[in-house]
Amino acid sequence: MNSSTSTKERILAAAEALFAQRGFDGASLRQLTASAGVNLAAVNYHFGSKEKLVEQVFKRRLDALNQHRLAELAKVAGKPSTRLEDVLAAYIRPALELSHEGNGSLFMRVLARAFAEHDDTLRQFLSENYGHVMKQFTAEFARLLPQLDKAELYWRIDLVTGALTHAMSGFGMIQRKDNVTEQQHREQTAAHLIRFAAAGLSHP
Amino acid sequence: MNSSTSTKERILAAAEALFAQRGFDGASLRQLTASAGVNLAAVNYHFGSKEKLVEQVFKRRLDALNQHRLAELAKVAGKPSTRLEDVLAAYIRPALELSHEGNGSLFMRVLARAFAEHDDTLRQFLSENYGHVMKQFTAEFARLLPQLDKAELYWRIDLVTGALTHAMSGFGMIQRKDNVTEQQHREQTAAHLIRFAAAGLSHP
DNA sequence: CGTATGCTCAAACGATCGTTTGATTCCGCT
DNA sequence: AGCGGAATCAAACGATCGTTTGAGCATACG
Repeated sequence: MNSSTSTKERILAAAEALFAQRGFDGASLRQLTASAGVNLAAVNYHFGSKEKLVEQVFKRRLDALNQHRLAELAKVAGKPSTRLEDVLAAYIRPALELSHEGNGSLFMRVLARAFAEHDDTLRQFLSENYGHVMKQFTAEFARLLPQLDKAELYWRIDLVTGALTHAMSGFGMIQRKDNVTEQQHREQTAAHLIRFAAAGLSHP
Repeated sequence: MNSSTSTKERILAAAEALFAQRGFDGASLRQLTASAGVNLAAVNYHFGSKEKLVEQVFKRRLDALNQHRLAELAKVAGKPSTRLEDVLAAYIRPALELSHEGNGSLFMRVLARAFAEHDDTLRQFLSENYGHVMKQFTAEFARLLPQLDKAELYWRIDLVTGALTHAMSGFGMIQRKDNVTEQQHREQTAAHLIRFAAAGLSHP
């Protein structure tokens, strides 16, 4: 039918949407390939297995997120005029904006699922992809919060990540109102998160 | 074999453990009943279906958590001497302590999974069980934070819940060190969370 | 033109799932 | 002791899963 997009990309797009709705185990390859308009065997032909497909769905989005985060961090890292909120914005905004581009809003739910489902395999995969990013952000946070020792800083960054993950997954009480555009809602979320995190990070 | 505990309770205990490890879809009734030492048909006989079993696993723990939370809140609610940290402790400590009693530590992972997997069904279930609890806590937070309007307060409570959920699920960077007992680690987590949340809630 | 290569397709494979069945055992009660 | 409902059991049911197969189609190259 529509061959303007390749079979591989159609599978990836459909997989992202279906994984978000039904979960990794809940989404069958038959639903997935039907939704993508491709043959059932195409997944195993192009990706090798369902599990490899899951990894590719993650890698595609996480690479973009990491690059975006590091680019924003590079703009402010090390500068004397940089405020804590600037680093938090580099950490938070790309994550929230990922929910806005293309089918990205679904990916955030996929990511929330992933943390819970794939116990060690995917967690190690995420750690490998995020490790150096967290290291750079931690170093910059440490520069701006010299009064905190390492252990204390780790604790607080972890709690910020928790609040961010919660906000990204869209599971909280806060729901977007009908009279607010998705972009406005994302901006509100980012603003609240940054102020909340700044207060939690820098409190005495 | 061991009939000191009933078949129903053995199923519930095994289900909690297995759901935490493999997820709701990943854990099969055959694994579950084998682990519990009961017949395969016992689940459908005593609970009606696998889905009903899932609900019971949640209800058992959530009822206890809600009662515990409300009891702690009642000790401080409305009193002039009550500080923000006291209400936060009533909100946070029972949740973290749930990870300590019996097989409760596994339940936190079950809960984290549940948020991601059961899209609307379980979310509605949790909302029904948690609704009145959240209402009471929100009212007390509003009393101690009169400078915040309702919308702002909802945002901040939501972010606190995110940090709490993250900490409970044990998915963060922070891992318990070997020279720290589980109880000490829980106390550290609670202390960090309360201070972090208090700063995030009450910042100007 | 013939052939090689990359891709798609319908169909089937074996495995595993949740659930149901019908017989059998257990246990309290008259 | 004997009846009757509750509980347990082995076995099977139909459905669905991820994966594999082998034939068919397309396009590019000699």
